[in-house]
Amino acid sequence: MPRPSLKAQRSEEILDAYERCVSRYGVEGATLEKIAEEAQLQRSLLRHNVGNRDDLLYALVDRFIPKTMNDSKLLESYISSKTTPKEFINYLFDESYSDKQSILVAMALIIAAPNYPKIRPRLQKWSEHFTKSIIRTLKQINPKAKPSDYRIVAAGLVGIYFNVESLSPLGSMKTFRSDSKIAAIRLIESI
Amino acid sequence: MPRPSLKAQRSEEILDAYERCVSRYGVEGATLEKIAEEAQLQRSLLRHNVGNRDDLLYALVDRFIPKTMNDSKLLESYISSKTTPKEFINYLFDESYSDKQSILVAMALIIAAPNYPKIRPRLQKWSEHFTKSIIRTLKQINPKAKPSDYRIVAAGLVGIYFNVESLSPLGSMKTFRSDSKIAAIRLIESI
DNA sequence: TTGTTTATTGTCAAATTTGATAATAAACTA
DNA sequence: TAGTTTATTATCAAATTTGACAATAAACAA
Repeated sequence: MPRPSLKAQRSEEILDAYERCVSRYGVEGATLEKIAEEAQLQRSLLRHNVGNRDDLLYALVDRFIPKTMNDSKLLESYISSKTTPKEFINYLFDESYSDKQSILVAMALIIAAPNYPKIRPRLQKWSEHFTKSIIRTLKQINPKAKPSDYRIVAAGLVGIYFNVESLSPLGSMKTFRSDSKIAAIRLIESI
Repeated sequence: MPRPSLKAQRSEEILDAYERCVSRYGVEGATLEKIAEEAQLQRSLLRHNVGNRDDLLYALVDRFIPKTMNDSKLLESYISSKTTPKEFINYLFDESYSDKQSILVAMALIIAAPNYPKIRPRLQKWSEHFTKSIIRTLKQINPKAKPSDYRIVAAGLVGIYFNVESLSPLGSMKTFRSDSKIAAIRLIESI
């Protein structure tokens, strides 16, 4: 008998707009008014649906972490024992759903982490999870190696991938991006 | 006959405080009041010595880029043909003057670059300069390789190094850091 | 000491941002 | 239609941030 609740959809729209703002202005620069304008909603609706500033940030993290973790599961399910290092890197760098915006959001959250102690441990686990996912993928591609080899190569891959995406605001960086992918392939082949 | 000007020293103090704030709160989050408190100066003195908000940002960039470029010159002068890859990586990751804070400042500036078109091309050149410096260093260590090899390995090293430093707000990440260094060494040895 | 320049402090208004709440409109059911 | 819940709009006050400028204090030279 009540009017149907739009909280679920509205919250998604709001957090979508929030992510875009965070990727552009950082956590502290994403003001409620910018978010509201980006979402084309009244500012009051942010509070009505999600809450105040801190509530918004925690809701963003609550949604961001599982969503990006799911992306890495997609990556794992894409890889088989027949996948070549080059195919793997092409998928990770170009076709992976984890887009540039997500990496920028992650960077902004990491910079803001010391100011919001609650999200720091979650981002720690998040980065560990991502690295472990890369390790499992490497085992699929080449099952016969030492555990330390997987750890080392995964750390390198994560670094190269994150860095390339986080430099995206500077422009195309075409050759740097291409060189980074080749370096990543070379690392995998060192196993 | 005038009272001696403190503009030079005061500007340094202000920009030092500004950098600390940017590394903690990002470009948009570094308010004039936070900077003034960090510098233990009245907010009016920020304007008196440097200028308004935008003036401060451009002054920060004007100082940041040559300063970090000089750091990479120090790196190059440290390396000789007898330097091993391990020594090089240890210096870059641990003893290089380019501290964690500078990397965080760079990240914050990169995130903010699209909002301040003037600084975007400068950061582009800055990242190119850093990569080229790594390339020259690699040539010192191993002079007999193809140009593309230097480019590829340098792109990988830059990525791994930047990523490790930009994750520093999350905590120690001890094994990830150690693994990253080994991956970096492995990349160099692939030349 | 006097005059000149700068440093420092203090104040004020305007703009922005946030929190909180009221008032109205809309959707649904019994 | 009446009643109930939610969506949406509109306002208000408080806090923060910024810009601008005045007023005072300090350092130095002639």
